[in-house]
Amino acid sequence: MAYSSERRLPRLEDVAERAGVSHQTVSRVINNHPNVSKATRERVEAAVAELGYRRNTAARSLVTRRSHTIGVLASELSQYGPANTLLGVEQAARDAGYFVSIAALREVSADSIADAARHFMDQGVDGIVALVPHTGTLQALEVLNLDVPVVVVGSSGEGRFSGAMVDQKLGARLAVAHLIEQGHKRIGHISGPQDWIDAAARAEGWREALTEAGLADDLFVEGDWSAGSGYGIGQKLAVERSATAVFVGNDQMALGVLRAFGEAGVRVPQDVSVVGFDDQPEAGYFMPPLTTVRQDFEELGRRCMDMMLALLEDGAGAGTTVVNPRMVVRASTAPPA
Amino acid sequence: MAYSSERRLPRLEDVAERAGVSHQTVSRVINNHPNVSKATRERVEAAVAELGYRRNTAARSLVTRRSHTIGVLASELSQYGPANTLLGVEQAARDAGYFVSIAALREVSADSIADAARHFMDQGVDGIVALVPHTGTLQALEVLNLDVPVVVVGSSGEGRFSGAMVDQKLGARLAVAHLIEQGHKRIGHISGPQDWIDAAARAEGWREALTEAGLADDLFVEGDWSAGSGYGIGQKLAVERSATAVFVGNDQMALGVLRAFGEAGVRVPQDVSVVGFDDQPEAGYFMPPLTTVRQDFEELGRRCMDMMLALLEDGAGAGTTVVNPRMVVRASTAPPA
DNA sequence: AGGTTGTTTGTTAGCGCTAACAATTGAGGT
DNA sequence: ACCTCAATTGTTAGCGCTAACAAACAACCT
Repeated sequence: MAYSSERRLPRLEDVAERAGVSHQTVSRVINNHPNVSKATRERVEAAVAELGYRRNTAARSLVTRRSHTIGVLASELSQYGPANTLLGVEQAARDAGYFVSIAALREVSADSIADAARHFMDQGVDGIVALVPHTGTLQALEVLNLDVPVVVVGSSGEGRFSGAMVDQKLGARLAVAHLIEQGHKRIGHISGPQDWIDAAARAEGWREALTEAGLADDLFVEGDWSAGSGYGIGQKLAVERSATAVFVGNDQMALGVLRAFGEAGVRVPQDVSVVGFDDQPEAGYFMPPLTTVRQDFEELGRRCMDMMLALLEDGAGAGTTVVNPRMVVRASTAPPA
Repeated sequence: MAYSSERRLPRLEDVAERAGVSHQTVSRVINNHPNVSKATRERVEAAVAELGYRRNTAARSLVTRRSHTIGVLASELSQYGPANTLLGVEQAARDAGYFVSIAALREVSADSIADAARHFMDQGVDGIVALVPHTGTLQALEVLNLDVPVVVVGSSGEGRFSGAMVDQKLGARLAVAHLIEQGHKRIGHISGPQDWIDAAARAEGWREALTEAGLADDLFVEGDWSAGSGYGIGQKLAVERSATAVFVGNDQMALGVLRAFGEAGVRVPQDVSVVGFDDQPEAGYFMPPLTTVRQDFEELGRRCMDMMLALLEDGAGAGTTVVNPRMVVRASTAPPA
């Protein structure tokens, strides 16, 4: 076979011989131990460079019981949010010298979560980042009694695990506040599936903001995040015309709503204002350009990894980190007629 | 610290003792070696289950020199296509008992590719799947002289490496054929950046199809894949009105074009037909719903992993696998006025 | 019975590394 | 000169596993 390495890779021993020291000294240099004289360190480093030595991770893991690998357990990786969160995790991990392994859930259930977690334990990961934005994820993980640290994205960190989240409730309140400021009184909400943590939090934020302003919170419909569901719901709303503004749970559903309104002759924003959530890159090119709530997913991912590193290396306890969303006002909102 | 496992995990030796056999016999059972009697096998399996034994990957890797890990080197992971390809790779990998490690490129360059590849070599991956759809990726990888198999997505597999690709040229020809069938004579193309393999292939397919039909291929503009660039180019096209149909390099740019046309009062499809590429989930909810070319990214990912497994386990040589795209006709195309 | 298979099990060594301890060196104080 | 202490280097063992070989055992033939 073409790839079975004919030439053996150099080991510590080889480097040691070349540098005229013991293999342990080489190990010290590699691992930046303090008590190595400058002269030796340089000699060893030269030998490392000459031989092109790279340390063997398997051997190291075997003895240290650390794989320097983080498992990211994710569903919906093809979506903008999770994909970017993963990117943030990967960036922070690689910068810190960690490897990132992934397991994608084909369907979200306690079983599939358990499968993926077992997969990671077999691999010997040092920690797990759960990027599964469903209620129930926490419980599904807790019963497994994993003995590695876990950071749950979207969790507010009540349980045994650490959490990292974007403040969804705040995001929803910002959206509603923006609409109220413009003078809207009848503000509806098209939410994501309520078994998603974020969907529930956004709905709650919407409800709270309305209640506090003394407005009714009866215009509520649940969608499934897809543009298709937004379209279907939008068609109904176009007929009813009960709200002057709609806060939609994500940009994709908002796209569907926009199309339904467009087809029905409901003008946005003259007749109805629409606010989305996420600010995916296309949102500025919808018709009309979408006012929405931006979440910094990459930052979220980086924070996850920071928490993980704290758990792993500083022995910190579980905690939570919160990223704030912000409004991006475009052309899909305006004062009511 | 909370997670340093107090209780030692069971090893082969522990299972062996419990089952009353040697550790090697347990190893044989674990690895499905043929010559183990049914009685022993059952006894061992019982012991494994009772102790909750899981094999130590590091130890195994150390001696076999196989990590059972595949590295996916990717850029643009937040895009629909690459993200779904990754999903396909992950699925096929996990089913085959492999782990998937990722390295995302923050910026595409020979250096960053080399960095990521080194990262994977440090980890000891068994193979690398390169999901970096730029021309130049192949060369950047080739000079590294990696001694693991590499599968390059988007490559037609000329070099030392295996390739897996969607037939982009075919996709472009399908799109153009569809427009020609409808009677269009002036068919423009908004392409992706020409240093992307796929963008170049789609442009070439467009050109070939036009030439074969005896039509002019002079209406060509290069975008950057983003909705914004599509918007900018769309604005110009709306003024010029040189083409009756535009084949756009991806759905996102098509979204921008649609908006530019909408704002300029150019009706789609009555005045100009628009075809996209990718068929991302939102394409059916654009205004109007977009006719586009569908690529099965997950299938592509699965095929990558299949090739990798063939290279790894059957000692097969480098090869190529091609996935065919297909037309999805919606409302953005119609015969010219 | 004795030899010749093949099947099943056990024994040994070592993959490449780090932790723990032991040994050596040099500086500084008496 | 001697002792003490710290800094630097070396030696040894073992992480948990599989490959290679060796041993034991049964079955089947002359």
